[in-house]
Amino acid sequence: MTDQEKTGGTDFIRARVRRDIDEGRLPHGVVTRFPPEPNGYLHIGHAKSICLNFGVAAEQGGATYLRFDDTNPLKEDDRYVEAIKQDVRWLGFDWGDRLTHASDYFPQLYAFAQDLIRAGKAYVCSLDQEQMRAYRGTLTEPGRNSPDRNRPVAENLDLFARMRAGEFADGAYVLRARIDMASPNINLRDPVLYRIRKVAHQRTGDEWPIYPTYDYTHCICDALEGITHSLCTLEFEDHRPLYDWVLDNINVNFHPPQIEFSRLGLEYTVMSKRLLHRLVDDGHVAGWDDPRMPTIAGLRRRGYTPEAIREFCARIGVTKQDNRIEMDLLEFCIRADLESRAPRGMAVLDPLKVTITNYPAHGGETLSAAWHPKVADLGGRELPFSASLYIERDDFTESPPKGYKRLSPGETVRLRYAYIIRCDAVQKDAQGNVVALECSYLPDSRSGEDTSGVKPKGVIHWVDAGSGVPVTIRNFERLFLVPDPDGDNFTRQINTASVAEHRGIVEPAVLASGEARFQFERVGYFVKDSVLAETFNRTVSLRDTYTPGA
RNA sequence: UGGGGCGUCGCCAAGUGGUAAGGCAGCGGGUUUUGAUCCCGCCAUUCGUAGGUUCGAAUCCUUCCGCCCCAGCCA
Repeated sequence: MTDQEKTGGTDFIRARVRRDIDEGRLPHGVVTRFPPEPNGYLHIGHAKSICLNFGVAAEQGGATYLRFDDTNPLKEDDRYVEAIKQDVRWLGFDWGDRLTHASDYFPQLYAFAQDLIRAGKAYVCSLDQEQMRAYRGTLTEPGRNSPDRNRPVAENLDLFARMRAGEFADGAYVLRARIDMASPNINLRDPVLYRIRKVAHQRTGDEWPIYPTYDYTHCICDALEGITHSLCTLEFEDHRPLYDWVLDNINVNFHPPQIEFSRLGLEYTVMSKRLLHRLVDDGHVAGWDDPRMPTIAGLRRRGYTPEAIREFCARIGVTKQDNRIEMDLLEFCIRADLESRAPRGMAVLDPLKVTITNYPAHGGETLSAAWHPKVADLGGRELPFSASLYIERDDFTESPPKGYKRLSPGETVRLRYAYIIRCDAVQKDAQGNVVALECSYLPDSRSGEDTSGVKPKGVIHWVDAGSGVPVTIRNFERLFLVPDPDGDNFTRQINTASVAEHRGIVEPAVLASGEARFQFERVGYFVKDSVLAETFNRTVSLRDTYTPGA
C-alpha cells in the first residue's frame, strides 16, 4: 500500500465520505460500486475509478460491488466480462461475493416501470427516432410534447405489457418518462426508459425483448444495492437530475447521492472505448493487450505492476478539473517500483563484436555479479566471460564528444562486473561501417580486485558471445504523435513507428532464472513477453540525463 | 447563443478570510564499477481578468474572459 492508500487521501470525495460518517448518515457503513459496461477492455482511466471506489470503501471498512452494467446487448459481450474481472483482480481489488449485473434486476426494473406508468409518470411513445429528435427541440429551443404523452394509463400498461411480451418490432415503441419537454436540461425532456431490442442478452438470453436504458437502470441498481456514494465522471453531471427524478418517483427507500469527478486524461494516448476499439478493430495495434495500449491488459503485458498503477492513481488525485497527465508521471511510478525490486541483468540490443586479443582465445572464466546493487536478498548470478563479446553499438564512437564516458579508439572503459579494456583497432566493412573492435584487457583489473590503477572513461554493459542467448527485444514509443489525439484526425495522428524490434543478445542467467522483469543495466526495465517466446518488452527506459557534448 | 461544470507553477494538486503545501518535469551540485538509483539545493510577491468588501482575499461579492460536457431508443 502506498502512503495515500493507507491514509486515504484528502480529495473532495473522501472528505465528503468522512463528513457523512462523522455526521452519522451511514449507519451501515460505506458502500460503493465499480460499474463497467462489458463492451471493451478496461483502461487506466478505469483504474482511476477502481482505485477510487474500492479505495474509499476499504479505507472506511466498507464494501464495493463489481456490477456489470449490461443493459445493451447490442454492444456487450461475455468475453469482456472475464477480461474485466481479471483486470480488477490483478489491480489488487476484491469484490468478495458482491458481483452483480444490472440484468439481475430486470424483473424489479420492469415492476418499477409499471408503477411509474400507473402513477402517470411514464408513457408508451410511438414516435420513431427521427421524430423524437425533432420533438426534443434543441439546446436553445424547448421541445414539444409527444402526441402520445397523454395516452391513458390503462393503454400504456397494456402496450408496455405487449412490448414485454415481444409483440412489437424493434423501434415500434419506447417507454418514456413524463417529465418536462421544455426543460433546459435535455436529459429531462421525457427520456427513454425502455426500448425494444429483440436481441439475445449474454445473461438473460431471449427472456427480454425490451431493455432498460442506463439512466433508468443505474440509479435503481445503486439504490437496491445500498450504494452510499455513487461515483461517476463529469459527463454524467447533468444526468443527476434524472437520477434523482427516477428514485424520487418510485417506491424505493434508499437514494444514493451521485458525485462526479473528472476522468483521467493522459498525454499521447486515447482513453475512449470507441477509439480504443478502433485501434484494435482497424489493426493499428495487435489487440487489447498490445503493450502500447493504455489498457490494463496492455500495461500488464508491457511490464507495469499493479503497485505502480495504484501509485499513479494516488498521485494524480481526484478533482473536478479537466486534466491531461504527462506520461512522465506514469513512467516515474513504474521506475520507482521496479528500481527496488527488479533484478539487474545485461542485454545488448544492437550488438557490436569485440575480440579481446590478449585473452586466451579458447579459454574463459566465470565471473559473478549481484542481481541487485542494493538488495542483497536477491542473491547473485554467474557471468561467463571470454575473448569474444558483444557490446552495445551505441557505446562506441570513433569521434567522442567532450566528456564521453564510453569506448573510443585508444581509450579504456570498464566492462561491468569484469575487466577494463582498451580499444586498439577498429574493423570496418567496404562501406566504412564499424563491424568489430579489437581490444586488449587489463588482467589485473578484474572487478572487485582491481590493482591496475587505471581510471577508465566509464562503465559499459556487455554479453559473452558464446553463452549469450539471442532474443527479440521490443522497444515501444508513444502510440500517438500528438499529446491530445482527437477522433477526427485520429488515423493521421497515430505514430506508425511506435514499436522497434531488436535482435539482441542477453546473458544466460536472465533466461535461466524464473524471473519475468529485469532491469537491463544502462538500458531500461524489461519484461518477458507473456505470449511470444524469447521476447522481451521494454516497460520503460532508464531515466537519461546525458546530453552529448555537455 | 439554453443548461451543467471547471479555471492556483510546464503537468498534476493542497489551500475554504490571516498573508501560496507537496509530487512529476526542469535546472545546479555531491555520491556512484548502471550518464541509473540515492543525497542536497533552486524552481508561483502570486492564484484566468477587472473592480469591490475587509485591518487583511487564491479564499466573500460583482464583471468580463477562457476551456470542457449535453440535442443516442450508448454508457
